[in-house]
Amino acid sequence: MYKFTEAVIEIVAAIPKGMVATYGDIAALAGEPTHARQVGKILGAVGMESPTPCHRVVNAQGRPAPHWLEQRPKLEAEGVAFKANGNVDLARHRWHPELDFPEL
DNA sequence: TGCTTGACAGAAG
DNA sequence: CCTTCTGCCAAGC
Repeated sequence: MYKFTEAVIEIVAAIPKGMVATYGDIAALAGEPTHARQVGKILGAVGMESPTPCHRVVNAQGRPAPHWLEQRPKLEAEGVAFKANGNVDLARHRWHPELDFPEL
């Protein structure tokens, strides 16, 4: 078990309501910029068993996970705006961790 | 030990 | 915009 997993859980849990973060960003914040794929795997495995708001995590294109159709409605319910192509408007909803954690 | 898979990222056609 | 390819790394068989 790598600390990476724990880090991902906490980071995702720290995403403010109405905001979203990308897998790559979370992986980078967890200390492993190249483990974006592991983030998805972790959320899929642990996300279901934890209070982790995994629906606030999208890919770098602002597009929700291809297998989880319920994610989009959840985000919209929190006030997240989607573009015509079905992607999240990252320009307005991308989470900026530095603002909440200047240490990072 | 080695191959396959996966909720990704980025570039290319 | 959509599909395909490569690079990445951990987990499962």
